[in-house]
Amino acid sequence: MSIDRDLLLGLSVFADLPFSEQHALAAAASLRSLQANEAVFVHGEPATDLCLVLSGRVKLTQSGWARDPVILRIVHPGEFLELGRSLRPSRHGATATALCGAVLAVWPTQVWRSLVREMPAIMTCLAQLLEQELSDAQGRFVEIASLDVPRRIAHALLRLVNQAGRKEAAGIRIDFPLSQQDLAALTGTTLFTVSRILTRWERRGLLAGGRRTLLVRDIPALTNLATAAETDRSA
Amino acid sequence: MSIDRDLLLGLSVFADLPFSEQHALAAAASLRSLQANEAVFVHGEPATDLCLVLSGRVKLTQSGWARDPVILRIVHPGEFLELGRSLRPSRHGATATALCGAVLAVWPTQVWRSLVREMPAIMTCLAQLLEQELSDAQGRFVEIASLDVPRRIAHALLRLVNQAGRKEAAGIRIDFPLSQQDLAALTGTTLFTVSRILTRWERRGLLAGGRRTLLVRDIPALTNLATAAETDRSA
DNA sequence: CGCGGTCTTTGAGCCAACGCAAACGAACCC
DNA sequence: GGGTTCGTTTGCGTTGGCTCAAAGACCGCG
Repeated sequence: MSIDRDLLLGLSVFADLPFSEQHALAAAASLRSLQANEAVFVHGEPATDLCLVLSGRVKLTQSGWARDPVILRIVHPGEFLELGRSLRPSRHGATATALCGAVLAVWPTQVWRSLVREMPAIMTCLAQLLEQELSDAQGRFVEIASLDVPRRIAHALLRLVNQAGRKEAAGIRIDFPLSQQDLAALTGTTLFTVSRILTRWERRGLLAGGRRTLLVRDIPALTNLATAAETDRSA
Repeated sequence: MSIDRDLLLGLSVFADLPFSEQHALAAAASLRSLQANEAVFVHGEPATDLCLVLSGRVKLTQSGWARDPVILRIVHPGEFLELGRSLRPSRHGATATALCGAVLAVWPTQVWRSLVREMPAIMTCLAQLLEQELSDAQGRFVEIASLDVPRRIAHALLRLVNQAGRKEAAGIRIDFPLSQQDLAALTGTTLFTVSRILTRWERRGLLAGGRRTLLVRDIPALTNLATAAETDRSA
């Protein structure tokens, strides 16, 4: 139980809170380990727990009305899963699946709500997190609504580099396994289109990809592709 | 000043709050009237005020990196404009423009923040509003990522009917002026495509449209179009 | 080491949606 | 009442991205 306390206390999420409250939160949490592809919860089931990712990555997907599932967002260490659903009793709005081995901090929503009630400062903190999620979602909405596929992918890659980039000799590695299928679901495209675009960029030396693996080698060029007014149609 | 108090007190946004707090909020608000096409604020400028729509409609747009602006959402009476940006000093993430004559309740963010600090119950209320906005945004993201244009438009229309539908003899009227350009910006499409689809549906008697005007005549059929597995390709 | 499953690549064909251009029509203003 | 503006319609040509099919690479496992 002291493990998660240590982990929790390092997180920027709670940085604004007084120590006593940080400890109270940490004390109330339990841990849950996930293996790759394990589901945390499924769309539609009651939200009985609030989860915070401590390590690993979790994807939030929604199957919508048709077609293959869409990835709403990838949740990185230090971020909550469906924080909003913890405020009042409700059902999950998406399915959460671990992309790789992961560890979560878990609070029963009942407990969580009473903690928040006792320590109102937390609520301010949470509202700001929600606001961040919201503007993030809006940003991605604008992207998908106004950019063509290559630019959407470029943006997605850059975001991943910021959130999960690990420096290496040859470039910056995306630090968790991500299939092209996933990348497609993240950008509202098909697996095939993603593959074509990635191999094109690979040939140009922008990046190197393997099985569920990505290494970005030329960030400026990628940024340029993401921002450029005209779509680059060269081979 | 008693005008906005009356207006504010009827809003469901504040229904959970004690009367005294409702009155305190109402007392601190001032009013602002807008004419059609008037801008409330512009993307990037500092968020000095928090606005609540009392009557009329306001669109939130973001011009993004390219192409014509995207409509993030249409704000109806009883809803806030960029509520999240009022929590801490920040800049607006979108441009707000009145679609028709409108009246807003306005709080300087300074004042608003001190009100919230004094009455922590409000914060819970706000967090829930943010959560609603968030799941709404996610829903629209899934839509645009996984549905073809006709279905996206059908969904948008149904949402508008729910939020701004006024019953009439011939059907349900969308109760504010909305151009096909706007509808395109709302669904991530072009003006032309929207026009073609609407005229097709018009011929089938699903709806009737005029200059910035929409009358939905057959909701079940529209719902069907929105949900159906196969795209309907008939004339 | 060989097998099966998963992930990726590539080709060929097609169609929904886009871009542009131009005409049309309704509302508004002098 | 006539002109101007703004919104809508329609045609036509183009194409980006999807679909389907099939082969290829890589991994883990027994």
